[in-house]
Amino acid sequence: MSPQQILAELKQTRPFSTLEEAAGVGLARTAAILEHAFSEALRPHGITPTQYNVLRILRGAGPAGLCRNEVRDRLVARVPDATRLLDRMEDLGVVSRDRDNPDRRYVTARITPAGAKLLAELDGPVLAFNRRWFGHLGEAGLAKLIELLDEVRRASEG
Amino acid sequence: MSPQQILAELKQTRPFSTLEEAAGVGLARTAAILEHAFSEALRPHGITPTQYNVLRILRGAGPAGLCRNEVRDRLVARVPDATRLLDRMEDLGVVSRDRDNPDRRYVTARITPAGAKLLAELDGPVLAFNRRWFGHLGEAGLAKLIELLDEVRRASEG
DNA sequence: TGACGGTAGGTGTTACAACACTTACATTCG
DNA sequence: CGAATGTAAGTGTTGTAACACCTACCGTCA
Repeated sequence: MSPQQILAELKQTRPFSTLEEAAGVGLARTAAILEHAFSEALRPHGITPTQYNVLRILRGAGPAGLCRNEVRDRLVARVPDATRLLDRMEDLGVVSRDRDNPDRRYVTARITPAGAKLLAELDGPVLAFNRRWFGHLGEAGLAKLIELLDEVRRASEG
Repeated sequence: MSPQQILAELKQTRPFSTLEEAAGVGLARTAAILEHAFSEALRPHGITPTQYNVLRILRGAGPAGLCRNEVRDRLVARVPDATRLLDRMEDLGVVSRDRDNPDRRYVTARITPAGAKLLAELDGPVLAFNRRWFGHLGEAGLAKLIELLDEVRRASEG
């Protein structure tokens, strides 16, 4: 088989050996590995990464709380069913919900003391987790990574 | 409230405003957005990103095919139930399975002509997808992004 | 004031992910 | 040879993600 034929065959079976694809696959792989690792780290505490995300959002919102859609829109990963996500967290006792807004369509979600306690316990491990995975990139590497990821996300605007 | 108190409160409600955390959140956000967009792009064709990934793996493997665990291990995102993933793809007609290995524990999965046809139809759109999201980073930016992501994944070895 | 478009939230259903467990076959070694 | 160990695949079950649909409430304007 001639080199041209080999190249042609390679091209046929793997047509997209482009830098763009390598970046896409690398990004997906890295995110999947990290999410799995984070999920494992949270497992002993009985919550998922998404639930952790909700707790962080509600802690940031403070006593005023947030309505369902505000929580949903601030999540890192879009979920189409925030109602039952909050249902489960209410069952766990880490979130409370009240229809106490003048606009009676709104249901305000707040973090409970138990939720705040859980989150406080997780602060150390999460810090360690981030240090473990990202610490060795150094300040310059981290800044560059953050910048490049921002650029990728901005592609949707162009 | 004194500046010290404000700082203390900030520290209490948002203790981890570190570069590492920003990178982690940015990575998760970016990956979630891309996966959602890719999922939407594939939807008209009736397959999911994971199924697309399987088809690419099996096309790469050629006529020899691959056994279930080899497919599973090559997936971008780890799945704990490759059996039923392949079941569904067999139902779709894009994958075939045969216990034709001398070692009768192995079940060889192969891409079908219909699967190869579907994949060939997707090659253009996927190329366009990657160009759209990553093209504007330029060669240097892409190379840097790939390198930084590789470094993040290598953290698990340290 | 009461119909109407828009918005916030919830529900019903389906399919898939995740986890533990089981079966089938192969290999090793006493 | 045959028991033990290891590996490949599949199954049973539970919970959750995803999607479409429905209900309640608000603001507006004829």
